Amino acid sequence: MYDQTEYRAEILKALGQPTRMKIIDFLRDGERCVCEIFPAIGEEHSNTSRHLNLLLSSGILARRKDGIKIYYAVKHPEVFEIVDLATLIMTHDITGRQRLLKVA
Amino acid sequence: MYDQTEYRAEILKALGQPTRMKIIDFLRDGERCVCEIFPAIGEEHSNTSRHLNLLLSSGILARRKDGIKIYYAVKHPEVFEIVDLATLIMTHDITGRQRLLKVA
DNA sequence: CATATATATGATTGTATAATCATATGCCAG
DNA sequence: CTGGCATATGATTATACAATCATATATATG
Repeated sequence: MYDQTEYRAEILKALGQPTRMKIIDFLRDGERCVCEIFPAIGEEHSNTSRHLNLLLSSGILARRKDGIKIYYAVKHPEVFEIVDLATLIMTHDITGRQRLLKVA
Repeated sequence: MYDQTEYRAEILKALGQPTRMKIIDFLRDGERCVCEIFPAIGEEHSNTSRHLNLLLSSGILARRKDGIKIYYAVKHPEVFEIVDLATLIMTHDITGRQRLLKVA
């Protein structure tokens, strides 16, 4: 049994991990199959599969099967807004915290 | 050394924990001292202090000292937008996932 | 200076998480 | 039916995290 606070935290926690952040970034242009995702983000298929499953079960991704392939897509456009706001905070905060950033 | 992905993930991860979510909620109306925060969210002062420190060092909170008291405040208004978007996702997702929610 | 209040930190413990390797399942083609 | 590709999952390991209790520091006040 869940309360609101835990549920909201779960969503943000799901997004707050580098591998999953890369997945979300890669899914900006729409659904992709696992075989496209894991090479794109540079992770093992096994690890990628687990992170995809976590994002699925926290309600962030949708899953579609097509023959042998499984396609994942971001279910709520708000997810991209959240990620963009995090980017915004990062840029605002850089001067304040003097953090070194690799401009990837 | 940090890249953009890790930094953005760190911000969302910091927000994605129930105790810290409660802290952010409580700080909506502006800065509060630790002695107001921990009874309001129902956590030990010690635990609260640690979470405040984490939020501070991930760049989300600002800290101000006034005599014996330490006041914390949310530094970026985007933080509230993120939390609100998470709430929105939650409400959109309720019917889809049939999750039971205590309406706190 | 002694005491009380506010906050932070050390040490510990249990639990969760991420990554990896190996193996299993499902589905299509020949 | 066999082989190969796509995906998922079991087992393991190392690391990170949250919570708690006890203790330390700092500041204000009598």
